[in-house]
Amino acid sequence: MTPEIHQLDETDKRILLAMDPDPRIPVMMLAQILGLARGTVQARLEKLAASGALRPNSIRVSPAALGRGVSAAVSAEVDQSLLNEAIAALREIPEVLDCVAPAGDTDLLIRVAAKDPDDLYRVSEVIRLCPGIKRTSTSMFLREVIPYRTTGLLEE
Amino acid sequence: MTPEIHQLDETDKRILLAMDPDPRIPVMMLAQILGLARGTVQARLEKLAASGALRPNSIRVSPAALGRGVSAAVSAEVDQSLLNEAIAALREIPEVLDCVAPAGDTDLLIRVAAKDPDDLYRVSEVIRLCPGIKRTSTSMFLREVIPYRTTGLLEE
DNA sequence: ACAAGACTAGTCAAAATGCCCAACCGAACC
DNA sequence: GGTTCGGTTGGGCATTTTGACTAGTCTTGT
Repeated sequence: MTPEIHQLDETDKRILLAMDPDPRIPVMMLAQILGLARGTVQARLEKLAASGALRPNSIRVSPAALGRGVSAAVSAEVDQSLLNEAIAALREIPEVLDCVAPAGDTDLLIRVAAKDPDDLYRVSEVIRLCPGIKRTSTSMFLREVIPYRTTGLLEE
Repeated sequence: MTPEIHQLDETDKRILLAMDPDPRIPVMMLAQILGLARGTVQARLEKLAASGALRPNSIRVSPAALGRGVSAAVSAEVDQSLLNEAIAALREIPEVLDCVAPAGDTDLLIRVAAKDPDDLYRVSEVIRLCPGIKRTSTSMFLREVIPYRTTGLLEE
């Protein structure tokens, strides 16, 4: 069931926490901060990169820096027979940040980023026009209360 | 109103896209891939790091690699007079990945990661016990249809 | 007790970095 | 027209870092 994901151990987490402010920190500095041998850190980094435990770097880019200061959740009801087509179409929309399938009433929960409320309306229209999408309900985010993070889990 | 966020130009985006697979790629390699002078890329990288346009590196860590293969959305109704206390309490829960305040019926939309459905139940209990939280509704994600990304916006 | 794997501490040549420079370009301004 | 300004270029330079090794130590499971 679990797709064989390389679990990170204590050392991996310490390395990642030390790289949190800047992933481009030299390995030597990491090693001396963490009190490890350079070779050790180097080997860990290579394994980490190969393990698939890290998502692409581009997810670090704040949508706001890309001029998309308005984000929202779009919940969509989907014609089940067209689910794959709907997903494929959503994937082509750059403003779609991510999409999950929750248990419950809504079929797809889509997170989007737009330039402004007007642009958000446009994006929600584009989504509504995707094949298989029967109904959508958009709710804008008034505030990002806690920005996405994993530090808590890394520190545990 | 907009908190003075440094907007990325075309060159910034190209640099970020080239760093997508590995943020530790040497500056020299970046420069020759992009056909820019090394000094230019170096200057851009420094500005990018200082601009706040990039989120911490730790958000790249997949919760699954931390043993949290189950994620969910918890929508919470909050006693408005205790909103700040509720948020402060949520911030202390490591399993809380992020939290937004949507316009509409639910006051807070909380994304959480847990080890398994049982653990998810525990986490939702912890949330329910936060000060000011009146009612919660948890819906587990059956599938991550489109993983979080910003590549589309970077390429535009 | 043994083998396997991870860690250490050290070496080395090759490469990259940080930090200079003078020169160049285009846009904005007087 | 002329000028200043920010960003870029291509170059040099000393220093640091990297990648790829080594051999010895430590821990863990069998």
